[in-house]
Amino acid sequence: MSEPSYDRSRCSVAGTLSVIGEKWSLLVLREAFLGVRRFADFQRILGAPKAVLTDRLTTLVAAGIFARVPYQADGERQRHEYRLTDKGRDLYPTVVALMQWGDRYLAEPGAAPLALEHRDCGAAIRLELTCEAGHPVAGPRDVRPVRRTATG
Amino acid sequence: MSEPSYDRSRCSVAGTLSVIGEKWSLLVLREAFLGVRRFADFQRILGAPKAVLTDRLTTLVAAGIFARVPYQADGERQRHEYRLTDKGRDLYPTVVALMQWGDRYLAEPGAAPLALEHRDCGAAIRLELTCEAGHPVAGPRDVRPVRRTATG
DNA sequence: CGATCGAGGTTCGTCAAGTGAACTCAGCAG
DNA sequence: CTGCTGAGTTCACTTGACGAACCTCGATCG
Repeated sequence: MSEPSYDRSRCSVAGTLSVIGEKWSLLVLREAFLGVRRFADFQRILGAPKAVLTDRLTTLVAAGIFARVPYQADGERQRHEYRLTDKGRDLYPTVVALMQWGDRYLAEPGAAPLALEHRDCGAAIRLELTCEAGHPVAGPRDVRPVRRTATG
Repeated sequence: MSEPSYDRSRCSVAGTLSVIGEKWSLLVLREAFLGVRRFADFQRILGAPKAVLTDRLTTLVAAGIFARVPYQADGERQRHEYRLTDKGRDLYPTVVALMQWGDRYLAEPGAAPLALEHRDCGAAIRLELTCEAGHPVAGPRDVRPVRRTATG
């Protein structure tokens, strides 16, 4: 439960980073998108220290990205699992963006262990930048940032 | 010049985070996408400690995301500026993803100070998840991750 | 009933990283 | 040469990450 000082310059990037910008947060999300829900599984797969994991999960629950849902497995005691909320699920493009860049630029032998396929048609998933008129947007050069003065 | 231990589980998300996952890195990139190139400007706008900024820029240059280009302004001494490479420019979707999420979920009064418009047509920029067959992909539910065993 | 086990944490000492202030260094103006 | 400024380094301090050990609660065993 920490509040890092990303918040200088009130921008949405900084805001988002103050929620998920800490170490492990995005890796926790990555695993969550792969279906992981239980503390022990996050811990085992990521190898993150329990204390950090506890803190990250608590933060993410507080931020409404995960919901802490009780569940009960066959004759076991009640536990709780961490399930993505819609808000959390909307971070999927962020994780995909990171993955895509890594696949392109960090693909060393033995890397690129994960491909994403469209469940319906099997084609590869891609993240694309477009404008609402449907034109393709190649990169920052095609974009004009418009600073809106907060008149509120 | 640090090598944080993101690298557990050789995945592209972890790899990318080991390059740009540290504090300030993505904010530096955000400013770079807005046209900032000089050390002093990054420092003034972000308010990051100089030491950290030096380290982040050095790391990003070493990673091939920025190029350190000498330049000379009118009667001033030669300095160098940090220019995005293609590799760096390809991180644009990542920053847009963070921004888009923040705009949607953290839009408190006084926030959302930055809109992105397509330079040609003025329409808003959006990041979309699709498959290569052109179908829209709503979220992780529509995606099947395929773990490819690294066969050497 | 009491002892044991294991998931899900918490606590703690240590060590790395982030932070801001002060200092350094390299040209250029005068 | 002296002062000024952008760029960066050094330093003392604080915060956060780390890993190991410990705690807690419910199910099971004896």
